[in-house]
Amino acid sequence: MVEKPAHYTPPMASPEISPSPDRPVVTRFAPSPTGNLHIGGARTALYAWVVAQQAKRRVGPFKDHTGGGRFILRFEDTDRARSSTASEKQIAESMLWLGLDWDEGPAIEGVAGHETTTGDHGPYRQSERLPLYHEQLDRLRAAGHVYDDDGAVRFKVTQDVTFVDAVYGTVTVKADDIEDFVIMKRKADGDDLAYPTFHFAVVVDDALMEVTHVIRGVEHLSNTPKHAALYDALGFGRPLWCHTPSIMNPDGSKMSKRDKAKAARKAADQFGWPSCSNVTADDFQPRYAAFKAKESDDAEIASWTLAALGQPIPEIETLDFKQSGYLAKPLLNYLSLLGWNPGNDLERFDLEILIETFDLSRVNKANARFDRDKLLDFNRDAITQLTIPELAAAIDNYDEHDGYRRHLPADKLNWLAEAFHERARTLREIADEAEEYIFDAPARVQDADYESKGAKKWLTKSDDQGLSDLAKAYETLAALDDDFTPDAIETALNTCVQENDMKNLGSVAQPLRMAIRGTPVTPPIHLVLTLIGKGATLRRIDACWQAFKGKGVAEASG
RNA sequence: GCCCCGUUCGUCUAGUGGCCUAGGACGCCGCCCUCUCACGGCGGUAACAGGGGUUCAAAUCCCCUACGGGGUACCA
Repeated sequence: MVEKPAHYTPPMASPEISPSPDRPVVTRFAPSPTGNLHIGGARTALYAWVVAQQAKRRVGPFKDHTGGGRFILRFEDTDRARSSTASEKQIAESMLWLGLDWDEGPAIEGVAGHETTTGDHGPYRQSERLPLYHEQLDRLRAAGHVYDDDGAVRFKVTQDVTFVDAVYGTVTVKADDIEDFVIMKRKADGDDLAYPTFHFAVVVDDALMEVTHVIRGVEHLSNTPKHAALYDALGFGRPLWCHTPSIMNPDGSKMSKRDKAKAARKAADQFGWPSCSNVTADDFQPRYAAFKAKESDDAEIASWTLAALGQPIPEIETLDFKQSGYLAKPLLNYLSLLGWNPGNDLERFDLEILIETFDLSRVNKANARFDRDKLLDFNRDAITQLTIPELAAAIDNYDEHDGYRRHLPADKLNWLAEAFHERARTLREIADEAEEYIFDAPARVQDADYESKGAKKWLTKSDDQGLSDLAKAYETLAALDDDFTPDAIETALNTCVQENDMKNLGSVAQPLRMAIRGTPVTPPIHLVLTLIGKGATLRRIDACWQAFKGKGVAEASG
């Protein structure tokens, strides 16, 4: 180990977050662009983003901090074979959807607001920083810290390493347990400069970008001694490391993109591989073939396959959650709680409160399993918190469901929102139900089928009691002229119940539900009828009678 | 194999030696509300991985075992 140069800054090595108050707190998110944004990566990005916000606003653990804060997005694309710009774009879009914007980052084509480089610590892509790594390599070489090995360059580990992690505390690893690791890969044909390995690039970048808090997944904890040794050898002040636990599947296995491939193959075993003859994307066919041959676990192909088979796509990547109809706010809320908590019973909160209460030193050590039921409840609650116009806008912007949007009449959006406001757990549930029985009136009449248990209870029991009540409802609704609003329908139906001495509103509502949907479960009946419209409502009631009585209601009563 | 890290209700977790006959949330069950479902209200079910220590006192500290995660790549 060399003498530390004069410009060495003492490490901010303390379990407490106490960087010098007048220096900017710099955090970063540094994904490798080899896929979309994994949900675990999203949580790591969230924590890093939050810390920078705290420093900027001087709140939470940073209330006395005057140096400001920065959040950097950097792409670690030293694995050239697997990195892609498409992936960079998707990661950036995922982060922006979540609301995690960055202060410094690379130019990303097609991403609004980030089409040019921002910040003066760039470039922000490792593939564009090659000269920088070589500069630092020269310094290490001059100080005798490295040696050549078969075209690659290895770093010589000479002493035990102790470092401090904000979550895991002090960790010591013996020199014997750290091999002399490669920091510069062998130069590939056609390259002017050799590429650094992750270990070297991450240290040089974080140091040069003046990153103070390295927040990343635990999988890097075992690599950290190498990084600490590199910081020391380069004479850079060590950052505060903060390793966050992994997010696991409910069964305890690691949540990974491969889960989508697994689900797709399982579905294909059951239903057969879907035909892709009408998919026009240039590279689709070969990718699909490779996937079928198990030569790749292409997440996009897996999603396509599942969608084509009408099977649910396991949400693994951030955009999967968007597609499944989750809102960014509850997703972030739930994510923040996977491995951290404010120390009290508070669970439902927004980003503002997160920024005020978050504390890296309260991050947990154990891995957490992802509980979809709980997320669903967070999402349901968040939908409830929206105003009707806000929900209507969210429904209108939810573009993951083509069929439903085709039939969605703009003037009925608010009623649709009201109907599902307190019952939908996701935007997709709204879309699915709307498509199933609300906005496809003609099809519903033709393929009318009725759940047998419900039909017995609400239509045919007691000598067709339900069907005759349904006929009364038909007359009532038919008399409504064009004033087919929820209020008018509710009033008319209540009057109908009273005048005919029925038990309660359920006497007509349940048979109506059977006629409309084929099951006795829908949102409040008056809203559903308004959404469907008078004509379609009457046609479906008639079709219901036709199905059970062999004749229409009008015919019977007329 | 070796090294590092972890282990509280089914799940996420509170708990930093006495406040713990272990608290909250999701799920589940029951009741109430109710035009169905859902919401809401009330109640219930359920956990300190196991074994040794230390201490007047341990979920909390130490050791061992088991189990889980990660690293051990010219992947990140």
